[in-house]
Amino acid sequence: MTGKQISSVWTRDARPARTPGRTREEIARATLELLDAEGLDGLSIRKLGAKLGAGATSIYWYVGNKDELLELAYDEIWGEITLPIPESLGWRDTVSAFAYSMRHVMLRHPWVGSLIGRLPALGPNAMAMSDRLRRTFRLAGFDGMDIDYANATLTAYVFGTVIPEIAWSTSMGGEELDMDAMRGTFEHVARDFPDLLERLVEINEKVTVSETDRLRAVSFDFGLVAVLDGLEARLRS
Amino acid sequence: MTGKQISSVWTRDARPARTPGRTREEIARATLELLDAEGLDGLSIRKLGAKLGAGATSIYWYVGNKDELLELAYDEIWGEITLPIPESLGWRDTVSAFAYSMRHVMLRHPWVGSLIGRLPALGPNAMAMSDRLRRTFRLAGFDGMDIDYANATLTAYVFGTVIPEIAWSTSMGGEELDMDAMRGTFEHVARDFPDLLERLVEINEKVTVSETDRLRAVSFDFGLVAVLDGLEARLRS
DNA sequence: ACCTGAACACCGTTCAAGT
DNA sequence: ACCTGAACACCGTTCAAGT
Repeated sequence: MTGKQISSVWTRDARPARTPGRTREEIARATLELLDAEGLDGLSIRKLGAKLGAGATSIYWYVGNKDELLELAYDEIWGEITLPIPESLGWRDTVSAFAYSMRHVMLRHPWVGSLIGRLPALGPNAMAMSDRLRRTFRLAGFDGMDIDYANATLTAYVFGTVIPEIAWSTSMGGEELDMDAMRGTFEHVARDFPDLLERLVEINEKVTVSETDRLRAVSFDFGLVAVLDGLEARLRS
Repeated sequence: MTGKQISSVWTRDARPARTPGRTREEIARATLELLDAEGLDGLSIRKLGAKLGAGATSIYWYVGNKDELLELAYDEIWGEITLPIPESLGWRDTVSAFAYSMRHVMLRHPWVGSLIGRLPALGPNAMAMSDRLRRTFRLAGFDGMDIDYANATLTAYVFGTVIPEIAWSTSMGGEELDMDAMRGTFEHVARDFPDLLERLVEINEKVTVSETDRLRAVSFDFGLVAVLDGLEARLRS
């Protein structure tokens, strides 16, 4: 009587690649392209089959279900993040670069925002990144479980900042926002909180789209510095 | 020629409640119950209709589409978070209590993990919480935009920690995990990273489920203290 | 004002059957 | 070993029609 297993694509090796068949990489890339083009709702097994020039259900030969397919695409994301060599840059600059790169990659593939809360990150690219980040924090002077805590703190900050950013911009659905309508929305939803309303309107008013981006970048940096300062304080105690 | 609008339930008032009709609150509560009982995939407009003793599509009278329905349930979550009075507790203890409460509420309603990256938080409960948090940070001594940056940093940390926690535990799908299978999974996915593997196995080995919970709580606290220390450093500079 | 049922255009997944 | 098509049990959403 064995208990439950973790359900993940990565618990099994890919089926051995033979000439006529597809590979996991092909499928992962095609899935990623479909997601980038049409979003999470736009991805269906049938469309993916068509894109690969195959019958609708042939994907099930390679993958147990749709979530496993998404795991494949999710791990591609981790592969796009860059991390400098910690030995030459020092830990603060290294993890800062990681944080910026991760934010950038997430914004380029906004559908990840909906996956992070649903799928475990057990793919090879995620594992490799984990390992390198741990090495960086060890080099910084963290020890034992603190390595993992520091790692978790940094990643949490990035995820937690970017995920709502994504929700916000997809709910806008594009660039050409009607500023007046937006102001109206704020005045409606924050009508009982004059203080908050003032700030919302203020932010809304002075900004073109590119200024919003800059403001978000400033906010991201503010928090990142705070997180790194906090970690550094731990290091000294 | 007006531009795009934000699409959210909260941009419109609820239709005026008359005797035979339902209210947004009823619908929000029923949706929340269905989500708690069957998860995000278990919620369908038809099931919700049945639960309310109504025709399948009557919900569309109150709500534009399924995402708007989810916004209703999402805002209920914000209403469950408790925040002490900042004036009597001091800012650090106040925002700590907020962070713990938010984590707790999210773990009780794991489906929020998939919504935060998809829906804006514009509901009355979210707004009220925003306002109170801003007040707390102002009391702490933050000023101007720094109030919002500090607020964003804290919330980001909580979201970013809990969201992957949720993904992790739902991919386990329950309590009775086969430890050996889990070890096997780790040995498989982290086979190229001996260091990381060692840590994964170590964590897996020494822990019952309740110990995992304790470990997560320790990790959460480590990061939270770091974030608060980092914010406090900003305050002094 | 509020609700219904039928209908449309989709889904994910299973499975027997093909090569 | 790999792929197919048909079939099943669902979806979200629209809309004319009812009261």
